[in-house]
Amino acid sequence: MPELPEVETVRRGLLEILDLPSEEIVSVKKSSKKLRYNSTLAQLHQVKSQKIRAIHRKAKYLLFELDRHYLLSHLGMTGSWRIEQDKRKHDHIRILLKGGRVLTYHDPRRFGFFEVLTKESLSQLDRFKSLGPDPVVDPSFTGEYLFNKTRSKQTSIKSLIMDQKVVVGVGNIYASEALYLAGIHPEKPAGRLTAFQVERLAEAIVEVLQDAIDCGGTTISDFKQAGGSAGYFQNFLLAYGRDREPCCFCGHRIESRAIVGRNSFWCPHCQKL
DNA sequence: CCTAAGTCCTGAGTGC
DNA sequence: TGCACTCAGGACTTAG
Repeated sequence: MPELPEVETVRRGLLEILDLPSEEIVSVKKSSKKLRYNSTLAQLHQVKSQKIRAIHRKAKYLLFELDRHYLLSHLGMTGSWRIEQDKRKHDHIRILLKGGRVLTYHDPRRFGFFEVLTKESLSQLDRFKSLGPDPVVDPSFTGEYLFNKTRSKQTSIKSLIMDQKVVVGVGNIYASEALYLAGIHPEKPAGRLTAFQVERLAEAIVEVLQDAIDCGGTTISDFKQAGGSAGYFQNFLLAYGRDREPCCFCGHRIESRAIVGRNSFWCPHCQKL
């Protein structure tokens, strides 16, 4: 489930639980199952006795800043970080902390990953080079910026705003929500939107992501905050998951269909193609 | 049998 | 023919 608000929620939860900047790593252990990418045991060994100085979020990535390294974590579809004493099935990374607590990465589908990076390698990381602006952090994410990105694009606007090279943090849930708020059909070819429509969309993206952060994220099936509680933005979703329910603006029934492989929800009256 | 919060890779198609 | 680029679809995986 982790889109930008969920990753930010995990980050804030960890900041509350952990004693930064003096939380010391005793050792890092991994399960035998492979994540999407894998650090070697030697790399994991390198971070031993370093302290966790800060936790950053870059797009949907979590970045633990240590004394001499970074730990880069992506949550994939089902990843989560908890302070967890008991071992559970699908726990893949266990960071033992001085004092006995265990920072644990749990991920049933294993689409996420966990990597040890040197501080020097971070700036040259290909994964970060092509990322677009962050709607809740970067003032450069504006309607004008997004409008320029849509020009001469044939692809659907939903697909475009889920492209992390264009704008980071928007996944399948918040894409439907933002398009619904902006009154734009998800299949509308991006290049055919007006500047006014794209302005509304950029505003809707910022609003929906910020509101979801304020709610501690969206819990659909198994997302949990670092402290173990569920988010509650799912109670405020207006389009996603509301197939055949009445539109809260006009009362027409919400439609749903897969667009570019992902299920999408929209009001056929408010969001014309 | 179907579906699911995200990337990454491949291959088809287009235009220069 | 070939190169650069855009775009769609599949693969990865487990649980319900």
